[in-house]
Amino acid sequence: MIRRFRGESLHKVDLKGRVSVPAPFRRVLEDGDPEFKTGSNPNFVIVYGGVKTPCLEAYTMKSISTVDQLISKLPRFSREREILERFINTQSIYIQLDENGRIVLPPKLKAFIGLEGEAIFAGMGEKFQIWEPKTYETELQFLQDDFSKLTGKANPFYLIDNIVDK
Amino acid sequence: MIRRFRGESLHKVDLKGRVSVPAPFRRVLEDGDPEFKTGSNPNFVIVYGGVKTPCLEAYTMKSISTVDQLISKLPRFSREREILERFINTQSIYIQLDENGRIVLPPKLKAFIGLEGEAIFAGMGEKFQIWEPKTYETELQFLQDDFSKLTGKANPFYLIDNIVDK
DNA sequence: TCAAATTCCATGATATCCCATATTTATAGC
DNA sequence: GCTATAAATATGGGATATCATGGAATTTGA
Repeated sequence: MIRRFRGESLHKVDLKGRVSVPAPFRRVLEDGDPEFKTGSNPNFVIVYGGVKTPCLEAYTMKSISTVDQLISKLPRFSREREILERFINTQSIYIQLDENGRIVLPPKLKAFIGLEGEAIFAGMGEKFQIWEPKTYETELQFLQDDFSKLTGKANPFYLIDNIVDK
Repeated sequence: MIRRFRGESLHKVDLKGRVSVPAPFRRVLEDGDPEFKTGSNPNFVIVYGGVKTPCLEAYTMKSISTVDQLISKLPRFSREREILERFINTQSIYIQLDENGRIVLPPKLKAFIGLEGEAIFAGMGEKFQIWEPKTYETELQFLQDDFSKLTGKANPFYLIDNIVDK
């Protein structure tokens, strides 16, 4: 059974742009990097475009290659493919965890999401996101409202009951 | 026949947030974790959002992966998928039973349901819930009242009599 | 040569592991 | 059914490892 990114947590970002990746996420990154072995530090990919509200998206090596394959199946020269390729390929970078489980966010990325002293890490299954805390809170409210409009349900968790109880 | 969570019981929560999971529930968690083998300890998932009255909900690995699969069938990059991914993934965590059949409830989760010294575990078939005892009692009263209003019967168990007696 | 980036080390807080023990439940033999 | 014995359970305490974070030392590279 594949381990996924779950949970959310708040971390300090220091003057050098260093920030701890939540420990449970590190395990998933290790699982998701075919070249990882004990003693080394896993690599992964951060994508910084392609979202309506500014946040960073982190993919394991395995899941980014799944995304790559998906895109390569789209019709050549299609608008959708063009857009996806732009974000996934040009607006992304490789990142490596350091000895202490931290990463360094380049100034460009910090600026892109308006990060200052703190960051929210949000588990999203196959990927995780990094948010400026205030922006994140606003986004949650948006999603909640959108969901009600989309489905007529007040609460996304109705899904769990529906499926599991069967 | 699938083993289900049944029964309710009261357990102490110590200063470290440790609390015993009722022994019968452990068997169900073991059955529900494909990676479990004798000698190891089962993993499962606690979801802490999406309830009207605050309680924690625990799902086996199998149940939660049913939910994950459903979400992963939605179109990648779609709004609905994004919303569901966020709420199901961010408001949940992996938990592993320890050698003694206990779990550790992180301070965040304890605070969420107002836990202090004791917790009620309530079997709910495919999932089980963890409640602050006073809150649980109030909730039961609510349910009882709602049931009477809905059906005119004082006691939900009239249902069982109907079926078993035939 | 100087600023920025990277590596290395330090530390308090927290979480995890390991062992102890009282209590309850199950088992076996009579 | 009753009792002795063994196994499983619920809970506590202390030792140990991990985590999040800060700062200093070293390297890089313009």
